[in-house]
Amino acid sequence: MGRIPCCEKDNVERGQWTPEEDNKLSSYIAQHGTRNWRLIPKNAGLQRCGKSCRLRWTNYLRPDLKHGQFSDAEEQTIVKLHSVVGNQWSLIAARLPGRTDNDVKNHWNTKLKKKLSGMGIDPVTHKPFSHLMAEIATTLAPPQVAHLAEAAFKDEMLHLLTKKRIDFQSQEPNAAPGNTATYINSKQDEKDYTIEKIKLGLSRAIQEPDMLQSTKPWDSTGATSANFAGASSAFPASMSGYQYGPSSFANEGDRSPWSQSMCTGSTCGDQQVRLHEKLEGENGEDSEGGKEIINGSSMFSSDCLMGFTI
DNA sequence: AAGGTGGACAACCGCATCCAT
DNA sequence: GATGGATGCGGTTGTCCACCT
Repeated sequence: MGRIPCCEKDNVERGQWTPEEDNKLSSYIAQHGTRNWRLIPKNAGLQRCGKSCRLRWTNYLRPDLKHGQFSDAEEQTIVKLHSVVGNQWSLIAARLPGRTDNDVKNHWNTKLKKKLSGMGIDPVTHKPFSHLMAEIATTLAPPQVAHLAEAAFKDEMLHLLTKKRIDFQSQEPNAAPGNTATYINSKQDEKDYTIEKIKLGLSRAIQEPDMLQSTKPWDSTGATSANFAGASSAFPASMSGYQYGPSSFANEGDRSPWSQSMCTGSTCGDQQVRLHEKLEGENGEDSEGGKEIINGSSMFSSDCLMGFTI
């Protein structure tokens, strides 16, 4: 026996909200509040599902919402919290006044994920790709590693390399401007060559454990990009120069707060504390109440949140 | 100028959880 | 404790728009 639908789908409008609908909803809520979303559209004279009204209000119409660009500070907060709690957008949004979980989620998916990838940081684990590859290499035979490496990195790296217009040929001693055609005959060849370069860099990173000597190569001492650069010697210098933060695009170096303690990854291993308890303790409110954060990426230590007030 | 492509954001969907009865 | 409606949440899809070819 399925649940009854939250509204009669035949009778409701869908898609973009019109200014008139926004007005109706806003003025109704201003007068009556947001109790019982199922009744709100009916009483407000809207041909909308109650759920749709709730979403429109919470994500767009609420007067306390901020609209517009995310600041650097907000982005840092998102990245830091994401490294601790993962995709728990409502938890992250709760730390960003005026931002909704939908805002945060969209911003992460469209901007921040790519930004981190572009800096050689895996947006899921918040560890450098080179470190992840080394971890994988310890469990797989070399042929498997090569295939995995290609599958995992091809799209992302190609995207990155294409965007940055990196000229591999200029780094080849024999690749004078005139003779690049000797081994790159077409765009497809160039793509394949790029993939080969990426695979070479990964396999070197895997085969040379020295590159990952540091016990915490991804720690906050600036080793993040440096290790990625070192561990991927075959990567173009322009790529290995990425910093972990907006500075990577603005050449601000380590002065940017983005470069400090943003790549938390394995530093979160010890002294694990449940974040929601902490958040709940301070806020005295938590929309999800007893929802537990139990997986590895959801745990954090004080180390992870260095310089960040929870 | 027209069509294609990708980014940004709004909105929807289905499941999980809460909570009153 | 069981039940069912209300609400919250995260993932996904749709749409608009700017830019590129």
